[in-house]
Amino acid sequence: MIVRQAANVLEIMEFFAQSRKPATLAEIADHFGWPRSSTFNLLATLSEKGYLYEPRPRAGFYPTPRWLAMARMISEVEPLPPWTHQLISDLSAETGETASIVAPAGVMAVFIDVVESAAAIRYFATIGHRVPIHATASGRALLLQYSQEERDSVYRKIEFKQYGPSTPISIEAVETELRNSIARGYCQSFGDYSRDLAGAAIPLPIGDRRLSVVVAGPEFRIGPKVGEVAALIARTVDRLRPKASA
Amino acid sequence: MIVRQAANVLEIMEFFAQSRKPATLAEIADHFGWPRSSTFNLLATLSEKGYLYEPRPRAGFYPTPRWLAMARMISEVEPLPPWTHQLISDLSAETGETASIVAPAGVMAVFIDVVESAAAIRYFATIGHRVPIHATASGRALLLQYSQEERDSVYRKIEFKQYGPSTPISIEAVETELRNSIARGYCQSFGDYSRDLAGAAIPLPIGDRRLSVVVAGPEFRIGPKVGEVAALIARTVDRLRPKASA
DNA sequence: CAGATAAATTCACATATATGTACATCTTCC
DNA sequence: GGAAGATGTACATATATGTGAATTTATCTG
Repeated sequence: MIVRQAANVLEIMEFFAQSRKPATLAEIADHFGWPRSSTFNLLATLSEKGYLYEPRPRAGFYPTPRWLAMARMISEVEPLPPWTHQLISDLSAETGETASIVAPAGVMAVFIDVVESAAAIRYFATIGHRVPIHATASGRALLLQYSQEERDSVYRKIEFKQYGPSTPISIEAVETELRNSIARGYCQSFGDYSRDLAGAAIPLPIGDRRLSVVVAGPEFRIGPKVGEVAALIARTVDRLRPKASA
Repeated sequence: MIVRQAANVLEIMEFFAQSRKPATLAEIADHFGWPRSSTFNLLATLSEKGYLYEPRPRAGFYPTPRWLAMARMISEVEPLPPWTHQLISDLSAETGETASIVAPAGVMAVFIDVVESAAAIRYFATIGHRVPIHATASGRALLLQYSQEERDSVYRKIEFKQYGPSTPISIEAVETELRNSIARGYCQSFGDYSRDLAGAAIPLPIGDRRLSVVVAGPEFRIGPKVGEVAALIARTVDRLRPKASA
């Protein structure tokens, strides 16, 4: 069950992150199609907790820097080592595609760092974006780091859906693809989850964290050169990863 | 009316900001005394939206960097000019007390930047902290920047409460104190709102934003030297504020 | 400076929602 | 290796909560 008002808080914050200017109660209510009275309650709650204020009289609400302060506290624990951002930054520059660092979240994989392609037609992904762990290159690069038992436990929770023609729709199909990936030396996906999207990924264990790097873009651009891209990812990791670490 | 689940989202985030490590459903439920099933729904919602993930198997949930990315977007609009942080940083260093930048939020004043005193006994305030606009030095330094009509409009919404012996409990009392502040050249408060707390503040208009700076600490330390402190604030503002700006 | 219009706020009630209970799954310790 | 305990998940139901309508407050317009 989705908790509506919890989701609404996130929606409001995303709204401000996009619009980047103060908004009045009426504007927010209209934007979301929420009743004014409900919007009033929500804004009052956020204000009362010190997360929203009125920068200038009658110009509406805007988030206080408290969000930033809180997010900093949270993220300064185990931040990703700086070379991982360099990694996806270099990969994106060299391939012209979107490159990301991905982490597990149950049956999903979450993007925890992203450098977007500059191309007009590109894979649009943001930090926090989630994809099924079994039906994506990045996700399978995570699964490769699991033990058989851990994978089985994940499989039991997966609802196998036919997202596209090549989506693996059984445990056996996923396991087979994993074996192929090992043989091949990297994970790949051609529209397994998102139409027209192709990607190459490899596991990226950091300390005891299981992450992966992925480069993804439109099938017609990536398709012919998945192998090259995968090799580039591997080389770039080799170059940037400090020799001491695992 | 307070929106419970909206507040809960904030509570969870604050919880993580404090504990700074992943937490399981059970831990979170126990910490807040929430039923497991409700906690489950909340965590599921936050996860689904890409704000929570499971860094490692069975080790529980932790916020994704999405919070940080969003907070950055939001806060990079009209950030406070760097000299304002320098300002409170210098003030805190020189006085040994807590110094803050404060903005209006209806009948309240919000702390939007804070440098805490290093002293063991100190004014403990964080970004996002809110205080009544009429019963604090910092708040009154904001009111001084309002027109008479704007002040009247604020007064109508204030619930006058006797927070301490010196709290102004009528419009007239507030207006008198404002007149005294003008004559004196700065705003002050001696336990008007928080027991044993004293502070000195002056208005700090930046562009069309109405802000104020305040230095606050225990009455016994600040009391004897409010004048000095206020003068120091004024001098420091003069020194740091770029000459061009208002 | 009215009178009109739009925005913000309040409140009582129907309903969407949080939770108690039951079940499944995983972990631990003997 | 197996049983007890802890943790995570599903669902029906009573109740806390969101909302439509009414009221108050602010803002525009001629």
